[in-house]
Amino acid sequence: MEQLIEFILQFGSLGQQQIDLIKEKAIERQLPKGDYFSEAGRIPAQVGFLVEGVMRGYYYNSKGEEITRCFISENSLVVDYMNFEANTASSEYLQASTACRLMVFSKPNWEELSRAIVGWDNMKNKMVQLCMFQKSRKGPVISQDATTRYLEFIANYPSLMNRVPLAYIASYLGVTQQSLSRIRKSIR
Amino acid sequence: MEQLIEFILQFGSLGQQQIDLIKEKAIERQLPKGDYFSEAGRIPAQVGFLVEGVMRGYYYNSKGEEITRCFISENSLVVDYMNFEANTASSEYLQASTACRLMVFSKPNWEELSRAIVGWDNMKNKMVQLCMFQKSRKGPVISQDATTRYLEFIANYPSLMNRVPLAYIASYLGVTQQSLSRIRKSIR
DNA sequence: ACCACTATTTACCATTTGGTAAACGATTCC
DNA sequence: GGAATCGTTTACCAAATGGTAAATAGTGGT
Repeated sequence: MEQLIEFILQFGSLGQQQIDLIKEKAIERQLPKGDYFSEAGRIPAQVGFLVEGVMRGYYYNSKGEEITRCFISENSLVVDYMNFEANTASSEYLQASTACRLMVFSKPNWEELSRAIVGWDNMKNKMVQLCMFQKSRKGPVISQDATTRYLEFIANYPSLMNRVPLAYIASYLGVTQQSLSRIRKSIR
Repeated sequence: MEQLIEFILQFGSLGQQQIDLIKEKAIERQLPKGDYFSEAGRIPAQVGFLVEGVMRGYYYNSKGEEITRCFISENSLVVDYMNFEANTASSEYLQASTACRLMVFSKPNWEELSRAIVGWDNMKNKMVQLCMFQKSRKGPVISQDATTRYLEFIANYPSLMNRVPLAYIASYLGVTQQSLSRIRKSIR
């Protein structure tokens, strides 16, 4: 919980009363490995903050292959925000890649914060925009070759390399797992 | 100007007084082909709205190659928003790919709107988030092959195919221009 | 320890893409 | 008109990546 507050305070300052309100509205949720935080075809109902563990977003392409769209590591928001806001069905799964611990806000609680805390909307938007921005900044660059993409992945997500299956990383980087295995070999 | 107002009203409703204020704060700016709206190494000073023309964002990678990061077509915001907000230097160039007509807000004017119009921040954030989201949703998908990426590019940006040089599209899609030329040949 | 299951590596060959170079085409400038 | 410049296409070969298949390594359950 303190981790969540510390995260939020990066985006603005709050009084003790406001902090207490946030603590009231957030609840802790454990997600065993493999479980879903939200699913394709459903309307996202919660905003999460990842305290511990690794999550990933993925979808199925037209060939039925599972494609990892993003990894989420500690101290980051977990939500398909556009669809959460618009009350529309998500097109991706958000799944716990390892056992996870999150702080979650239900939609009513999340909206209550906007009404109750002056300046919350501002902070909230900064958070969301930063998370969107980081996702694109840390993501693989299409103009680089596969080896460079893998090296940058390691640099951007040093903690993930040995925590998630190679196949997830491969589809994230846009290569087959055979190619990624070859690349791993070639750089050691 | 009316085009700008119409765009803004998608994100909330405004009274006539507020609309008039926005009209006061925005000025029209012509950008000849090849000119820059903002440059790498400089702090972005304006928010633009593209009325007519095509712009693109690009940067130089470590090999000195020019890489197109995004295309911007009519009725969209033109700004490196994260750096505009944070007053930090941009890492990319925003250049007019064809002759362009924009409505622009200086930073003081943009901030004035937040103070003067209740609900403006909300609308502003929706705009920015939508533009960020669109950019990623319309962008090339790394797990697809080059031909599919080109076909989806045409579907997402039908008006651009014959308005921008092949080399720009190639670096945007992460292929060499020779490859893209081959792909063009193979699909006709 | 053994089995079943999953993840990763390796091998082989086909296909795609890149690098270098040159030819061709279109446009601009004098 | 002609030179210069830029954009596009083509060709050739090398390198990277994919597809299929199988072998190996690791993991968890009994």
